[in-house]
Amino acid sequence: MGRNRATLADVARRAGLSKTAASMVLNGREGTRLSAEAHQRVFAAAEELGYRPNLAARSLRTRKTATIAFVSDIVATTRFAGDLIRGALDAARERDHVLLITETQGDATFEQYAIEAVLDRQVDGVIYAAMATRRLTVPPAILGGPVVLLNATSPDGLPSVVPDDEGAGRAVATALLELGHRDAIALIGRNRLKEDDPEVSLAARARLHGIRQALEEADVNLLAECFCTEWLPEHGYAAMRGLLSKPKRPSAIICMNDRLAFGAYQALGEAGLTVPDDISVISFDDDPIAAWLRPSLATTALPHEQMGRRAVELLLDDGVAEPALVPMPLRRRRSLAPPAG
Amino acid sequence: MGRNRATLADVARRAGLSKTAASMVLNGREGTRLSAEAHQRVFAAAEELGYRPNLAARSLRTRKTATIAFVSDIVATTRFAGDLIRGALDAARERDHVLLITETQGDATFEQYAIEAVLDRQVDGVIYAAMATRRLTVPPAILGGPVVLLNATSPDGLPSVVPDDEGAGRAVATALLELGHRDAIALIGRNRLKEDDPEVSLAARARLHGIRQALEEADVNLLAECFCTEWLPEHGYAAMRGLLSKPKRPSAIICMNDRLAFGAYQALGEAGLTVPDDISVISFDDDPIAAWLRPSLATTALPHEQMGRRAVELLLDDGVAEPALVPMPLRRRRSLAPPAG
DNA sequence: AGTGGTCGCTAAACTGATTTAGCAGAGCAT
DNA sequence: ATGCTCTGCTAAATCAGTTTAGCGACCACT
Repeated sequence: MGRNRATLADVARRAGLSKTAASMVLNGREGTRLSAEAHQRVFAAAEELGYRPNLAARSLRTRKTATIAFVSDIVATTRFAGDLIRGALDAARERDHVLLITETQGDATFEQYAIEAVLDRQVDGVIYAAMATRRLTVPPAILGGPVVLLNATSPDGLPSVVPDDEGAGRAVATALLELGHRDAIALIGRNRLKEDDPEVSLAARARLHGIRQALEEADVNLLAECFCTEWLPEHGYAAMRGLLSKPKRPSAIICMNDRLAFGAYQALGEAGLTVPDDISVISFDDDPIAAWLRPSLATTALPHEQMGRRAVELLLDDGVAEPALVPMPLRRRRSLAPPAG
Repeated sequence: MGRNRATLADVARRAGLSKTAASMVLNGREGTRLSAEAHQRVFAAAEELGYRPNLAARSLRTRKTATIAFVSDIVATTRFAGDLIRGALDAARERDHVLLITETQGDATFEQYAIEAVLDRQVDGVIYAAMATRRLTVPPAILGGPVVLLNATSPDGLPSVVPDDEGAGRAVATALLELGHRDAIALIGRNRLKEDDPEVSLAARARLHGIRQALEEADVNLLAECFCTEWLPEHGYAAMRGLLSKPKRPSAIICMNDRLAFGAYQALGEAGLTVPDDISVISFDDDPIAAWLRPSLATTALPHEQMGRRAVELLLDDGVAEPALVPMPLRRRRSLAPPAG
């Protein structure tokens, strides 16, 4: 890989100058007193030789690698990971940086290994990402340098980027209220574990809080709240069936995520009910299936790509103290309608 | 990030030996004549100081970085990317390597940038990945070192790892034949562009070929073939509606991917037909929705994680000449039944 | 003439590892 | 006593950059 590359010494020789001069010119150093002609000659020589600096040599001296570590608990499981990475990748490229990716798989040994691997490579900073929004404790070893938490918070008060789930909760409830839904709104996806243990989820509690807040302000009570052990389609399906077996049918359903909503759709379809004419559905995440469903599912989007960006910005750009609570835009789709009758 | 790290010189000093000795001991060099006691002292010193070699310094000398570049066209778009990366990550870790990820977004400028970024960092090899199985031309710049194509082939005959779509096609057709389906099998997802242009897709042609082969062997003809401009749910939906409007109703449907199948399910549901009692459905990819559908969708899995692994193996382990055509396992699920009546 | 300052540039040190070449001392044979 | 080999180890070069310290020429001023 890349032997025969021209070195700085080659450039200097060709330009008839010293390595020092060549280095200074190519790095655009201010305050150097090299002549315009010297600049010319160096640039020309570099151009002609196709010179590219050896970053290993450079970082040996400068202790900078233009490399960011992206350490996450689980890359693959969720399809959102890709967006998080892509956002980070884009922002990193704009700043001439590159991403070193490792995965801990939630395993302490792997984590240890990942941390060592990136520290050994002298990365300029670490983005420590969780695939589900939650609280976590970062290994002390990385605290020696800049760290940003992505989709996570920590007790240490490190800078972090998380989605505004509470705002999304309010937006979701408000959207229904505005359509005229009142006391026949049901909620699918309550989950004590997720709501009470911040190390499992921060989203569940925040979403719930946002929903309740908006409803309270409108003086509306939930018709029903269904608990689900997981947020998967089958649980949404079961919950929806449960709701439909009760005397009072809801006019609208809020699902804690799109997979639950997908399950709810299935149960509604089987029951011969139509979305949104019989029942409106709204949800969280904006998983791709939300747009694929018939009718398309209204939901609040997890802005993963933007979060990835934000994390890089927080890490590399100093002086950005902007809020790292990233808004979750509401996607209004066809699953919403005013209550029937 | 990581100042104050002990250097080799520190270790040597503490062990009362030279840097040379320390280096040799720590690298486990054979044929050195250093005493057992010297070994002891070096190990002890390294341990006590928590010594970790500076990889920038090492690679400056050795031109090895224990880093692999993972260059892909698009990371985010498909949820499979995560699995590809995870497989590569796992295999890389086992070999003490780390992954540098970049994205070209199919844009020549970005590609140029990505290539330079990784070459400047002296990576030991490049995995050039495509998110849809296809043929591509790799930029000549990276040919200076080891390259493996992942989910892609190239005219240069570079080593490559691709899924066995043709085998999957045979498996899918065979599964239906074994259940007794004969001349009422319809196919959804024909697409000239994908079938004819290898730079767009290799999968379409291979899948079609596998299906035809198996059917021909059984002397069976397809009842119908529906063309789709894209392989998205809405196209599957439209195609399925088209099929149902015809006089002869199919007993089974083969969809070219799971998203088409999802659309087909929607059309079947609306038409009041039941899978698999009225119509069996089988497909390709094993997208997560396949397991979420009701009934769960039989499909052939794209073994992305394993492909990612394989790519790293091909890149780093010499002497592995095993086939890089990775089998796509058939997931038998509830969408299959013998033809009705 | 001596002093001081600026200009335009360079030699050499430095980063932290690997690797080559070779040295001092012991043991042995001649 | 001399030469030879073997053992156990080290000095110094090397990788490709960045950075510090400073050199010689020229000019202006007193």
